[in-house]
Amino acid sequence: MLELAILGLLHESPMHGYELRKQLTTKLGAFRAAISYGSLYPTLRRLQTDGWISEGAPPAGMPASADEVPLLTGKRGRVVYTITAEGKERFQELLTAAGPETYDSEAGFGVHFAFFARTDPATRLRILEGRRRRVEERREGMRDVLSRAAERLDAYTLELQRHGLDACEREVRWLEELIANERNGTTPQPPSADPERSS
Amino acid sequence: MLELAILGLLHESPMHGYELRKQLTTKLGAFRAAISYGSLYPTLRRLQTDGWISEGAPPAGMPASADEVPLLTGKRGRVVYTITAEGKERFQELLTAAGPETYDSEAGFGVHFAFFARTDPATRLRILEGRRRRVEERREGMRDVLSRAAERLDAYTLELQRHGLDACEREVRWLEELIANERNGTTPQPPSADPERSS
DNA sequence: GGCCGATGTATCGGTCCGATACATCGCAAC
DNA sequence: GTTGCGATGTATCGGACCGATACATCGGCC
Repeated sequence: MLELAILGLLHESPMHGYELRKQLTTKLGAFRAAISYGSLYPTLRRLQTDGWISEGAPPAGMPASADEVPLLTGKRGRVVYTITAEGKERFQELLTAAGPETYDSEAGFGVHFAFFARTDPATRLRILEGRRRRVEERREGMRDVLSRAAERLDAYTLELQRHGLDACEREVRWLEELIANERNGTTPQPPSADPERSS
Repeated sequence: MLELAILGLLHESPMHGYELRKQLTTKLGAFRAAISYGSLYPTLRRLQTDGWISEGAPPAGMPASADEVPLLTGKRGRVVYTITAEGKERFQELLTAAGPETYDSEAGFGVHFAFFARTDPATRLRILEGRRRRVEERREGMRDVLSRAAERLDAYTLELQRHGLDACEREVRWLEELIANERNGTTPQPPSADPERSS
């Protein structure tokens, strides 16, 4: 999950950890709160040993000190991570292999959705429908509670269920709209200059 | 978090693990998905060693009614957990000591809210206002993204931000209503049992 | 008799979080 | 000038929680 998010961001441009976290927070802020360094740095290391990312600047002419640890000033400096060719493949693989874990968690869905512009239409539809199914299940659960056991709950619990039910209904409607758009081919149009077409 | 939830449920009545999970899932289903046994059972064991809960039927000299889960016939049977007196104190303590972690996570807030009927009014207000502040912060973050960086984002990311913003605005309005009710003393009336004196 | 789904307890590996520590840099107050 | 302070930046540790899995019992239902 974090792996997908990191690869996706580094796919756009190389970055160091701090910046990565900021982008992660704003880009995924709608569905998850913030990424902790306690997950970020270990994951970065793992991605590095797996060969998906590498330390240092991209092929754009590296400076002289490209030796052991080419930290920009010789002191403990910022470490820039760049995605590798294998990493890009891995990213596409993760994007397409969207299993149930994609629908189950808010965060999982949010991350995948955030990269929908780089996901193929069939996978987009699959994810949206899977997500809708999950949310509908949650919605039904809450409806049952409200209709069958309402008298056994205190007012606050009831209110919590009502609020949750409302949120679920809204999300289902939102998903329904997105699904309709996908089927129409009315994919939300990127602003203007996005040469990314189906290759 | 799980600790509070478990103590709260066992405060209502003794239960075994499976039932506990079901109740947890429906009662807190609005804000978190489902509790895993991989967290539930270890936590139960911890609560037991801490002395907050105990294994077996409640201490009230209940005669061994035939109904009383005597399935422990040498085989592996169901284990009923009962909250202890210390556990009840601990529960109240956790209820009142609602720090920032209470507002930060959906789950944390959901659990505290679910037990609002047993929380004193001052703490209720504090939690609701803390939560509102958090959600407002998230909302402002998303507004900034939408107003300042909209042109640099693809249509899907934009849509995600819009949806998130909408959800935040709704939650803030919901919280505002609840806060107003609290201040009015218009606390949602519990069914019939023992309502607080309406001042 | 055999199968199956609901009930029930339990563990393991792994992901992610929250707190914490520490170092650098620019900038403003004094 | 130097002192302090907030933003930037890297890093680790313990712990909470999850998902998968295993295994056992029970009540039907064919």
